[in-house]
Amino acid sequence: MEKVKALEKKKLINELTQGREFVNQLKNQLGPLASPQECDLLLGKILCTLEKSLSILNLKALLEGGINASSTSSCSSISFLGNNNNNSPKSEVLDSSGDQLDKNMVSKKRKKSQQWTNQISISGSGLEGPHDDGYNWRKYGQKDILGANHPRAYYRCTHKNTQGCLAIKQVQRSDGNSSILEVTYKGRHSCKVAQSDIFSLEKRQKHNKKQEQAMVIFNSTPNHKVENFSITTKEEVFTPFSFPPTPLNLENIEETKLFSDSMAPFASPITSELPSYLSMLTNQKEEFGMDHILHSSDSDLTELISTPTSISNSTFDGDWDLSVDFESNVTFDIEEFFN
DNA sequence: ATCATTTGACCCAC
DNA sequence: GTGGGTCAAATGAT
Repeated sequence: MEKVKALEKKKLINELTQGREFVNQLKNQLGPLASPQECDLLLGKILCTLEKSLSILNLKALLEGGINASSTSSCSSISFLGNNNNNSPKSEVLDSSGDQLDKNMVSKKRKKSQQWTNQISISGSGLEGPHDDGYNWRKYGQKDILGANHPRAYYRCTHKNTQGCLAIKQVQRSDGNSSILEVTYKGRHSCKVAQSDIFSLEKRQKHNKKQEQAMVIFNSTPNHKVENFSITTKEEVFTPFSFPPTPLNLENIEETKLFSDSMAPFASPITSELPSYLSMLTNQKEEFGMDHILHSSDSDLTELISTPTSISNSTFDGDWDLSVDFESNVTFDIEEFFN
C-alpha cells in the first residue's frame, strides 16, 4: 500500500509539474502572434494534467473515505460537473413518467430528452471511426447537416433491442477543427453491459494498437459559472474539463474492483474514463439538494442526472457530504493527503 | 448465418 | 417547405 501511495504521489506531482510547464508555454504563446491551434493544444494539455491530478486525488479520497467522500479535494472537482452545454429551454428532463411517455409515443422524430455534448479532440491516427467511449454503439444513420462541413453520424446503443437501452449519440466533426469530434449524447444507458464496459475500457485500450488520444472536453455555456476552481475565469468558461486517454492507474486490482463496484451504478457515457464518478456526483447534487454547489442552470444539470435506477440499484448509502463550497484559493496539503 | 454499416426514404417539428 | 432524426432494405464484414 505504501508503494501505491508513493506512486500516486509521484504521479500527482508529475502531473502538476507538467501542468505548470504547459501554463508557462501558453503564457509565452499568448500575444499578437499567438497561434489559436497552439493555444488550443496547450489548453487541452493543461486541462488534461489537471484532470489527471484530480482523478488521482478523487480516487484516493474515495478509496480511503469510502463513498462518503468528505475530502475537500474531491469536492472541488464537483465544480466541473454539470457542464452540460445544452441549456436550451426546449430541452426536457425525463422523469420516469417521461420515459413511459417516450415509449408510448410512436414517432420517428425522437422526443427531446436530456442531452449533453462533449468535444473530443483526437490526435494521431484516431481520426477515423467513432471514438471508444466505453459503450457499444451501432450506427443507424448519417446525415449531411446544412452549413456543416462534415456529416453527422447517428449511433444508438447496441443493446437497444436486447435490453431496451435508449441511449443514443451523435458524432460530428467540428467545422473549425476537424480533429475535434462533437459528440452529443442523448438518453441514458439502461443496459447492464454498458456499466462493466466502462471499466473494461482500460484493458481494451491496452490491446489496441491504435489507441486514440482523446480528450473529452466538457462544453460550458456563458450561463455556467464555475467558481470553485482556481483556473476559473470571470468570463465564460471555456472547456473547463478534459479527460486523458490514460485511465485511472490503479495498481491494486482490489482497488480497481472497489472503484468499479462503487461507481458502476452511476455509469454515464460522458467520458471514457471517469464518467461514472462525474455522473454520480451530479446525481448526488440533485438527490440531496445541493444545487448551491454549482452555479449553473437547472436545465443543464438535471439533464445529466441519471435514471432513478441509478440510485435504487446502487450500493451507495447516500451519506455524502458535498456541501462544502469552495473558494478559488483552496489550499491543499498534498503531504497530508497522502499520509 | 449473423451482425454492422450504408443510404435513400420517410416522418415530423419548426 | 425545409431540415433533422429515424427507419429499414441493401450491402458488406466476419
